[in-house]
Amino acid sequence: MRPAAEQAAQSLREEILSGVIASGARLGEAELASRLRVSRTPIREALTRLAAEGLVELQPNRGARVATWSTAELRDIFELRLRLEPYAVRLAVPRLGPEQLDELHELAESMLRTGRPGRRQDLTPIVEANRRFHGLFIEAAGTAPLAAALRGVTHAAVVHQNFHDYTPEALLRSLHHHVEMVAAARAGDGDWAEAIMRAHLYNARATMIGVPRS
Amino acid sequence: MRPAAEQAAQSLREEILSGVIASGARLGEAELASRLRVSRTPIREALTRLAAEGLVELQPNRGARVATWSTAELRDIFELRLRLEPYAVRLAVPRLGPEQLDELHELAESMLRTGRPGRRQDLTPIVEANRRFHGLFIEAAGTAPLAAALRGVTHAAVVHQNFHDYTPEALLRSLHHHVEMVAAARAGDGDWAEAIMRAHLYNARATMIGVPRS
DNA sequence: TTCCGCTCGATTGCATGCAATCCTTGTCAC
DNA sequence: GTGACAAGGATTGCATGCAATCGAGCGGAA
Repeated sequence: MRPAAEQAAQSLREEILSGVIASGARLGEAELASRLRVSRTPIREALTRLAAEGLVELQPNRGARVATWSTAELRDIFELRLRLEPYAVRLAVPRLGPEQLDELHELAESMLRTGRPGRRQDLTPIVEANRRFHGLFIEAAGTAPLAAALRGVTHAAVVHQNFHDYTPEALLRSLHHHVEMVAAARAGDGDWAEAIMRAHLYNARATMIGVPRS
Repeated sequence: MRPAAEQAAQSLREEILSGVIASGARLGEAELASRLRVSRTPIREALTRLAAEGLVELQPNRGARVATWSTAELRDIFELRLRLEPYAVRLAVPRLGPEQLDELHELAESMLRTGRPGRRQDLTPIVEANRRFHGLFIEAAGTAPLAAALRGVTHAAVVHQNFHDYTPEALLRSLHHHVEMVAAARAGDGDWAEAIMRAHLYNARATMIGVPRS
């Protein structure tokens, strides 16, 4: 839809999610237009789309910035994610085909290899694989409304911090959760997969914002 | 944000949700522009915003239409709503102030008065009050991500059918649920409110799409 | 009669011009 | 020295022009 705008939105999304454009950075229309080789019109449309996804914030007459999230907002986001993503995994498990299971297995193993202590230099491959891993489950769940609801919410976690604040132990736990989730999926055990996803999210939340004591 | 575009989006939203523009109707840019007295640019922006909310569907080079939902999609939407809206109500109950409780009470009573059998001519006031009733709870829940996730999903139910397919019994049940929800909120009993909201949604789902037998 | 292809009107998509708004910075008064 | 204020530059918001695409309607061939 609206090819140039869609492509611009996709480019920006990638750059934001991969950290090329920092959180909170200003997004000037003219600069983006010249950089992406289109006019300001599709840029503006891309920005409104990304704003609707929650990836950028739009202020009237003051331009767009990459979204930022307070600790309170992150807490709300995790609360929502905890309600939706384990459910999505449970729906996904019986619908996963052999090739998807293989891809999930490969992703989990590669994250584990890359994330081993001692080689902690560049985490972007893990971030990317993790995004794909979670995205595969959400996509396989097969319900568009659920996917739409999860989109904004998973973006936040990706942008906010890309595993950089994980302690080595928390990171390892997280990577082993992926492996276990693949085992559960292979076994066709939706309850197991749902449970491990829930633990996975609690682990992530604890390392990102600590344990809410409310 | 982007005043003209925002205003255009709001106008269109109202017209779609109130049924002035029918589900599936075509939304030509030129026609909307002349009708709302702005140029096509803010119209286009409003359409992309509404598309992101799920209220309209955009096809490349083929314009926009008011969204429609298949039975399967409605089923998915209710599944999601069942996971989010009872939770929202539980969050909202301890945060409701006296004036909000009064407004909820007034809304519930007015719906009950209007919906009494024998005067079933025009249901739009009920639709409007119902929208406000649910919106108040969602707003009072106080978490933006949850509100955003629920927005698209509640829109669907409003647009799809505005109580017109309710049997008299189902409609009465629904209206009494509202009254009971106010009672639960007044009592400060989040569990009660959550439970009645869940029943409320099951009742709505049954009248809209029947009971899924999967 | 039916199906394929073509032309033309209508509509969308993108670029650009202009007006309005905001932010910066320099100046002046206190 | 500090604050308020005003002018200028820069940026966004909206309108409009033009090219590209779509689809309806017509004509011709099998």
